[in-house]
Amino acid sequence: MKKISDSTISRLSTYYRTLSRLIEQNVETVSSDEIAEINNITSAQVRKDLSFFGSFGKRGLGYNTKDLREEIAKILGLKKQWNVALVGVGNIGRALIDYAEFKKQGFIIKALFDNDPKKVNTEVGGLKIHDIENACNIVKKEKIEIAIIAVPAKHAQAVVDTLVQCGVKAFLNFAPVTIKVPSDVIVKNENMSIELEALSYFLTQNKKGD
Amino acid sequence: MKKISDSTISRLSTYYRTLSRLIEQNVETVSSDEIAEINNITSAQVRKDLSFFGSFGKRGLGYNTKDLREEIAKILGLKKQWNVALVGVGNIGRALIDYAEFKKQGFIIKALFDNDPKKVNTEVGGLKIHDIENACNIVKKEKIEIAIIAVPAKHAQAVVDTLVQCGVKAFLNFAPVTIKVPSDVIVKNENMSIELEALSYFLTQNKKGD
DNA sequence: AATTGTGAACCTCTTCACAGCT
DNA sequence: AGCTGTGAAGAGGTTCACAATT
Repeated sequence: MKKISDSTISRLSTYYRTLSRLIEQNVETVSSDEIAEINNITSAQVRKDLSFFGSFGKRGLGYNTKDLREEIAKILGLKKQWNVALVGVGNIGRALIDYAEFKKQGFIIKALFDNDPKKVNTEVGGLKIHDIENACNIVKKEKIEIAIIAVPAKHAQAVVDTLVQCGVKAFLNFAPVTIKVPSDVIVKNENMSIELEALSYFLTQNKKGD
Repeated sequence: MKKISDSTISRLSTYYRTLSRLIEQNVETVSSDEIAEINNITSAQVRKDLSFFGSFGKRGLGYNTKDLREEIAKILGLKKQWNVALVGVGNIGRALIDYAEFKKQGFIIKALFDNDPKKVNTEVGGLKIHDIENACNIVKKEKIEIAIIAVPAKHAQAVVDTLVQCGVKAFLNFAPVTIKVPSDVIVKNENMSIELEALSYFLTQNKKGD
């Protein structure tokens, strides 16, 4: 299959959410122009993104909101439940355990890991915290497919290495470091400092521009 | 000044962190090749990114880690303290209050806002939670320059509108919606569901490929 | 000998513009 | 008449490759 760009995939996610909202509002039909307007992009972009996967609209009419949402769910693989492990039960980790948005989209946190002996064997949100030592057993038992890495930067690579050994192929990394993985494994980064620093750059430039 | 791409700016952030780590390890000199290797990119990319802002290296030798880190700090505007407001003291918000990485980079949370009457006037992390109604007073008093939006999607646009009125020009948005702002205001999004859905897409494709 | 800084080539993503369908 | 789907053009970002420098 032709390689689809990351930007297209993340825009599909935003279309998905846009459609969910429209469906809630009982909107039955939507044009690429309207989807574009809601998300500050061009309608050509919306149509092109969708065209990589098929033709879901009706010329002259637009898209049926429910049908299109369903198609995007299929494309993104949201028709199944994903079993997720969370590694690092600190501030960020704890917040993610209760993050409703994840659950809504079918990402279910099934296992918690930490290396702090004080935390291991305690419970958070109804889930027991395991030692990362036992990772492979739990990964197998809970059929974990995705791991969220919320440990300090210096431990992130080791944690990922361990889980790659256990067969985990997808990681959402909150640690502010670049993680190396084999080519059949994917890492997506969520680095809040980078975005804040982009704001800092923007504000600094604007000041200079005056 | 010529427009620099977002990707270049976020790579500068990662170089900055790479250099910090090297300095901690008492490394004094580094080549574009080494920086590239650490971050899984090409050395030409590193040199090109830096070249937009000046020539900071010595041919044949590489870059002085401390000097280059200093230059990048200047470029990104990290030589000053940024006063930040956090709106929405829920799970995510609370985790961010204690997020050490922010403080380390000079982003100081100076004000908290929420609209829940039960939370208003209580304290978290030594900071009083204010009603968003009083935003402009507090923004002025605390010289707020950046706001982190950690409220539910349906309230995000209204909260941003309010703060734009108060003169805030930079937002880090955790709500899974596209926010509209005037052209002199910047919004950066931190949307964890989008990244998880990209993992879902990747895993789904791979399965099909078998 | 090693490594930077950079124009040119290349590649990828976005937008245009219009034929084709409803 | 209105809106999609898409090939072609355009814009933007990345990599190459090498002259310049230490």
